[in-house]
Amino acid sequence: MARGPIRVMTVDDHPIFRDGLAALLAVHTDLELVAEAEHGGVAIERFRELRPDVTLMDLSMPVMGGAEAIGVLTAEFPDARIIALTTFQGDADIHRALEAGARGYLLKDALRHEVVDAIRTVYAEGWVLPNAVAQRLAKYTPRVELTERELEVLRLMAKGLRNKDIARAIGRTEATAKVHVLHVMQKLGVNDRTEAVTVALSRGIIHLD
Amino acid sequence: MARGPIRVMTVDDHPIFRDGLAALLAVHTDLELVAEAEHGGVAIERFRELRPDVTLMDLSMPVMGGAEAIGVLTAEFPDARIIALTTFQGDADIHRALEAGARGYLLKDALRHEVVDAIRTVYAEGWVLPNAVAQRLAKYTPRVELTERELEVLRLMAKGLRNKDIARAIGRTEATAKVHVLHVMQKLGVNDRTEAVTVALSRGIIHLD
DNA sequence: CCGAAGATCAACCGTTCGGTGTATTGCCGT
DNA sequence: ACGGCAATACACCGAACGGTTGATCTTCGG
Repeated sequence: MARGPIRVMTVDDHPIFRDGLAALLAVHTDLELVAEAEHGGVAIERFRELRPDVTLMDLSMPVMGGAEAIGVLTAEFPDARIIALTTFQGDADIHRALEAGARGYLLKDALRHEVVDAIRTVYAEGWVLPNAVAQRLAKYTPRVELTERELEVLRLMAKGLRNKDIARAIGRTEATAKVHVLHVMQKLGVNDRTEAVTVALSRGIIHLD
Repeated sequence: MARGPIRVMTVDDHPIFRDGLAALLAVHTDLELVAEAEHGGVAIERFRELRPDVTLMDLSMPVMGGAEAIGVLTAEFPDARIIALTTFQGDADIHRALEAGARGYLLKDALRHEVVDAIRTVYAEGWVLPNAVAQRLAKYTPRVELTERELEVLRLMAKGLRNKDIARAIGRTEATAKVHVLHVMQKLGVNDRTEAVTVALSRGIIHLD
């Protein structure tokens, strides 16, 4: 096959981490860094201009999150090959990114060859998933599906609001708030609001600020 | 002054981030990367061997955390110039690192010149603190001091244990557990256990897992 | 059109929580 | 020797919580 190098874009809000990726790509002749972006918004612009073969997309970014950007890009370019990249706080991030259309998932503490292999594989075969992630994915497969309302209530729970205050915050009666709180706890499989919040945090369902 | 370049060591569990720092140091003739370490334990060994002028130390690492390593190093080498480096989840990390003897603090999303400037400044003047960090530091200066017992109870609270279960876990009566819980909430300035946990998490006083 | 699912509200129950007292023991620093 | 602080413990109270049952209303997809 007489084609050029794989054209790669990196998206991460940490300049130094982008430099690390750039250095990694530089030592491989079959990989070429064609664009960098510091958040999702810029990434979408760059993608439209340059159509990179593979995109490494951080999930935890300000301005526009990675999962959201992946959703926008795959909607506009269904064959976009995007690898989600994160520090691995949670699992909801994995699900969100993959559901949004990511073709693979890498942890930020991945070894250099793991990143290179992932880029090559996702370019050649269209997808890639490392063991650790696949295990997590299987482990938490009973994906928790919270409704928008329940998510809203969960975030208020995390701020320490009592049922009465949650009710006031969402403009409903305390009875309604209690039902939502109860549903959240049942769906997360816990017995009290505090554990509901910590479980939601550890699975990336909600975030602190 | 006719002396050689500033000898720098980087400590971070993310290989790619270390590469980014390496690339950054490479383009500055007055800076030289003399060692890398993937966690605190290795960092201590390398420091003893090579005595770097400045050390960039990540705080969130497995095996041996950054704050602990800083404590060990500054105890053994009181003039060690160590800059703490973190993604900035919390504020307790800042305090811990500085109390352990760190001479400065950098966020991981820092710009390249900020890192370079920090290295030069801490080498020349012995310390450095960026604005954002100084502000946080001032903001949360009323440092919360929890006792060991209270920390233990706080971690159990985060796991969603009820007072009764906390009492059983620490082998004391429920009355005692209640007192500890109450003290934790009072010291954190909150009105319920859930908020106590989220505040503690956001300030880095406790961590998930 | 009809069923499923989400959202809303109410009443009720036993348990837990937040908060305030008071009190004893032991340790540490002055 | 004394004061201060942490840890322990008990009693008491009103408020909040976890859980259940039952009900109405809307929305959305087949």
